[in-house]
Amino acid sequence: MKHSRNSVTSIEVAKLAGVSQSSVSRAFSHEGPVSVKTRRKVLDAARKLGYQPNAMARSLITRRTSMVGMVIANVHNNPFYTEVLDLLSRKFQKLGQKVMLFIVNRDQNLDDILPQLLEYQVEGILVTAATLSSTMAEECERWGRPVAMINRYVPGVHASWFCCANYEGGKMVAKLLLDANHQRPAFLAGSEDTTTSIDRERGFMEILNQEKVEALREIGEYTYQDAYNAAIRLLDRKDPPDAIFCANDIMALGVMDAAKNGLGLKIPEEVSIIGFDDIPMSSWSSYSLTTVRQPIQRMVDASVEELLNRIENPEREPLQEVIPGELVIRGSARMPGGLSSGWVISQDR
Amino acid sequence: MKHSRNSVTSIEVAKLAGVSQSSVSRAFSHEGPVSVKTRRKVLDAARKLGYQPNAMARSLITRRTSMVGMVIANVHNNPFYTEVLDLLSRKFQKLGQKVMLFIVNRDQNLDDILPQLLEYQVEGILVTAATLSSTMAEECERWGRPVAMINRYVPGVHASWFCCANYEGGKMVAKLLLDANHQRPAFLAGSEDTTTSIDRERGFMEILNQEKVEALREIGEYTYQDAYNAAIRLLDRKDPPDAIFCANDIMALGVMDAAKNGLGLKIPEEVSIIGFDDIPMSSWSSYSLTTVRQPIQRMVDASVEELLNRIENPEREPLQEVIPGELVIRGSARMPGGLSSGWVISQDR
DNA sequence: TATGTTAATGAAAAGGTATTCATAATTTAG
DNA sequence: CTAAATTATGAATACCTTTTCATTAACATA
Repeated sequence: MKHSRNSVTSIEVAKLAGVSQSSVSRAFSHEGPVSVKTRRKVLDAARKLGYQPNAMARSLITRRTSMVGMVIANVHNNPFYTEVLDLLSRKFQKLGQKVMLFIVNRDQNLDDILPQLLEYQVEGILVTAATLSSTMAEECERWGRPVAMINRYVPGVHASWFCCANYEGGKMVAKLLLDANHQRPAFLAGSEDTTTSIDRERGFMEILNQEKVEALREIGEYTYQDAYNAAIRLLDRKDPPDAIFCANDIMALGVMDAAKNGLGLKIPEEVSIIGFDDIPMSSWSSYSLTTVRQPIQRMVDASVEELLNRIENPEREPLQEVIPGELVIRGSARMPGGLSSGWVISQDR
Repeated sequence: MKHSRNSVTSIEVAKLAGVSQSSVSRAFSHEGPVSVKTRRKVLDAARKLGYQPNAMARSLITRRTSMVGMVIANVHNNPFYTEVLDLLSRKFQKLGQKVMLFIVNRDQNLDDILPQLLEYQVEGILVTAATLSSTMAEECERWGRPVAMINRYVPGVHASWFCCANYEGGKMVAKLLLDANHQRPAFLAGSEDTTTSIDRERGFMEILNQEKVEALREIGEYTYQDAYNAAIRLLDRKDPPDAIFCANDIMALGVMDAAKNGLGLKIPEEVSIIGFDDIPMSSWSSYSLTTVRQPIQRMVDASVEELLNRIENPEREPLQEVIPGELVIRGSARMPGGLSSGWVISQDR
C-alpha cells in the first residue's frame, strides 16, 4: 500500500488511541503529565500508523527548530576543513542539532546564503573558512541568530569566534628556522587575503625583521598544484631560499614535491619546508612534514558549545578565543644543533 | 535595537504597507496576481522591518520543504567521499534545495537517523558510502520519500542507485597486471563488507581464476595507516606478491609508502601497486598512482537529478545505473611491453 | 454607456503541532 | 470518610503561511 507523503497526523493517532490530540502531543514531547496507560495507548497507535511528529508544525508553535546553519568553504582542496566539517557535524548531531549545510567558495559572497538560513529558522550559524561581512554578521546577531566562526574573525563585530594562534604560530616557525641557522627564508602565501594567511605571515616576518633577516615571498592559490608551481619559481632563481614556510600544509606538500621530485633537491639538507595545519598526510612517510598543528578539536568543541550556549542565553556576550597551536617537528626542516636546543617534538596524533 | 528572534510576520508587513496579509504573501511568492504598486509597497515595508517569510509555516501549508537529507560516511578518511560531498552539496544548492546533513560511520546503523530526516520532512534522501538496510529504504519509499544512493545498492529494493562499475574495474586491473606479466598478484581488501570492495575483488579474482593465477589476499581498515601495516605483512613474507591491487586509493598510498619507505622496494620494478578512485593525491608526483577513476561527476549529477525527478514525479520507477570507470595509467604499475599493448593512458583531470 | 472579462484584493480557512485553561479524576492529608 | 491538593485529560487557541473563494476594481468590447 502506498501512502501519499507522510499525511498521518496526531489527530488520527488520537482517534485510533481513543484519546485527545493533546494527549498524543504530551505522550511524544516528554513534557506535561500523561498517565502511563495513555502513553502506551498513544505509542501503540502511533507505531501502527507509522506516525512521526511534524517538526515544521512543532517549530511553528515552539519557535524552536533545533537546526543550525553551517557554512564552510575550502572543503575539497584542504583536508583540514574536511576534518573540521566532519567533527562539527558529528558534534552537532550528538547534541541533538540538525545541520543545514552550505558549501561555498572561499571568496564567495554569503549575501545570498544568509537569507535562506534565516528563512529556514536556523537558531544559530557556524561559519568556517568562509568570510562573513561585518554587516551580515551584525544582521544575524540582531535577529537573534548567534554567529560563531572558526578561524575567521570580523573586527568589532558582535559574534563569537575561535582562532588558532596564527600570529604566534608564524613566530614559532621563524624562531625554529633561525635557530637552525637558515639564512634565506621564504614565505609562500595563499592568494586570497584570508586573515589566517596574513596573521601567520605577520608573525613570521616580525621575528625575521627583529633579527634583520630578509625574507622572500611568493604567492599561490591554496592548492597543491599552484604551490608546486610557485615553489618551482621560488627555487629556480639564482638566489633560492633555504627554507620555505607555507601558508598551509596542502601547499607545503606541493612545495615538497616540487623540490624533491621537480628539482631534485634534498629535504631538509638543501631546503627546509614547514607547513601549517597538520593534516593527516603530513605525517605520511613520504612527506614527514614539520608543521604547526591547529587545535582542531578544541576549536570545534568550543565553537559548537559557545553557539548552543548563546542560543539558549541570547543575552550573553559572545566569546572570542585564540587557541595556541603546537609545533610538530618531523623531518622536513633542519633542526638546531645541540641536544638542549629547547624544541619539543610533539607526538603524532 | 534588539529584536527578539525573528518575530516580524507577514501581518505586520501588511499593516505597515496598508494591504492585506494575502497580498504580502502574493508579493513574495511569485505566484498569483499582484499589481506592481502593491508589490512595491509590500517589498518596501518588508525591507524596513527586515521581514523574511517563515519557511516552516510555508511548508506546513504547501507540504513542500525544498529540503533533502544527505547521509554520508567515510568523509574524513577518504578524500573521494569528500569530493562527493562537496559536489553533491553544491549541486543541490544550485537547484534550490536545502541540504540536511548527517555524517555517520560506515558501519553505523541508520535507524536513528532516518526518523529525524522524516520528522523534518525532507523530500528525498541521498545516501553515499553508508549502507541503508532494505527495510529502512522500503520504509522511506513507502512514505513517499525517494531514496537515491551512490556506490551502494540494496538488492531488490525500490530505490535509485548509481554505482561505479566496480566489478568491471576489478577485471580491468587484473587484465592489466597479467598483460604486464605479473606472476603473484594480491588483493588488499577493506575490512568492512562493502559492496564496492567485494565487487572490485570479484572482478579481479574472476580474471585471475580464468588464467589460473593464484592471488594473495590481505585485509585492512579503509585507512592509510592500516593499509600501510597490511602491506608490510604482505610484502615481508618469503613469497611476497609482485603486484597489489588495493580496495581504494587511500589504501594504495599507504601501501606505496610501506613498500617504498618502509621496505625500500622499488615501485613498480619490484612491486606494482594499483588503487581505485583516483583521488587528487594519486596524481601527485610522490605517488603517481595507477588507478581506476570513478565517474564521480556523473554519479553525482545523475543521482541528484534522479532524486529531484522522483520527488516531482512520485509514481516514476527508480532508476539504477552502473557507470563505467576509467583506467588511469600512471607510474606505479609495470606496463605490458610493446607499443601496441592496447592500453590507453587517460588524461589527468 | 452598458456589459462582459480579466485582474487585483481581502476575508477566511487550513496545515499539524504545543500549550493554556478549565474540568475531571485521582491521590494525599487530616 | 471528607477536604484539599495533585495529576490527568480534553477543548480551544495560537503559531505563520498559502490558497480558495467571493468581492471589487479596472479594462476592453460592442
